[in-house]
Amino acid sequence: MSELCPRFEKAMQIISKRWVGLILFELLDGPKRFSEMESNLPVSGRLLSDRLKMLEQEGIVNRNIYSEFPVRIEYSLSKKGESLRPVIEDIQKWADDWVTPEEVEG
Amino acid sequence: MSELCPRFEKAMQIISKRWVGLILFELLDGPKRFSEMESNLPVSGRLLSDRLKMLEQEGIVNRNIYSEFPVRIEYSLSKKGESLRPVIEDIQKWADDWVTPEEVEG
DNA sequence: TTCACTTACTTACAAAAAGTAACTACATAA
DNA sequence: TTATGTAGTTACTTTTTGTAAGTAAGTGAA
Repeated sequence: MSELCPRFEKAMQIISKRWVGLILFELLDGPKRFSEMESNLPVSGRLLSDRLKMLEQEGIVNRNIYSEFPVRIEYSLSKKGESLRPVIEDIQKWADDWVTPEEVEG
Repeated sequence: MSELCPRFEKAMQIISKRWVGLILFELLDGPKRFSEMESNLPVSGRLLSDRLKMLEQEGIVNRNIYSEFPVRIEYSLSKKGESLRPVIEDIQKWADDWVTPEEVEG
């Protein structure tokens, strides 16, 4: 069993959970609503709901309710979530440099 | 369905696959053998084998065979793999800043 | 010459997570 | 009271993971 770095392991556990990267990518662009993310991302409502709940619990995402009609709920990044920007940007840079369009198709 | 950025999606698909982050973390320290990684990481042989095969196919990891006795096989990062260093280092930085020891326990 | 040893995997099967589609809850508004 | 809009949840199937035992190839010892 590992002791390479418990904090790194914990961080990877959160970040590498399926769809979390894409959700963060979306939210780095600004606050988003549930339905907006659902239609922008190839993720189902079931998992989007799960992930947002998890990210909220981890203190990475904030959930804001606006009592309008119809009700509006916005998800945004906390300071902890916003701090992940360099990670996402580096992945974007790596993708630009190393992921070819062919790979994307196949 | 999404069109946010096909390359980013593909990159996340690779990087966020379970155990890939930890495997890259290990390999950034230098070439490693199968059994070495198996004992350093909390991953089973079955999945380690799967992941290394996948990373080799993606051109991120190189597999070198040394015909000694007993046979020695080393895994190392390609240039493409080495380029992921900033990503892993940023995750490490984020973990140091935001992941508390309590979170690691629980 | 057959049996054990070492590394590097592979197989088989049970458990957990993800995918899909239909359904619910709450607050209007007509 | 029926319909509409957002934000989910439930029930069920498929895929992925976890675990433990087994295989393969190349020595080397008896």
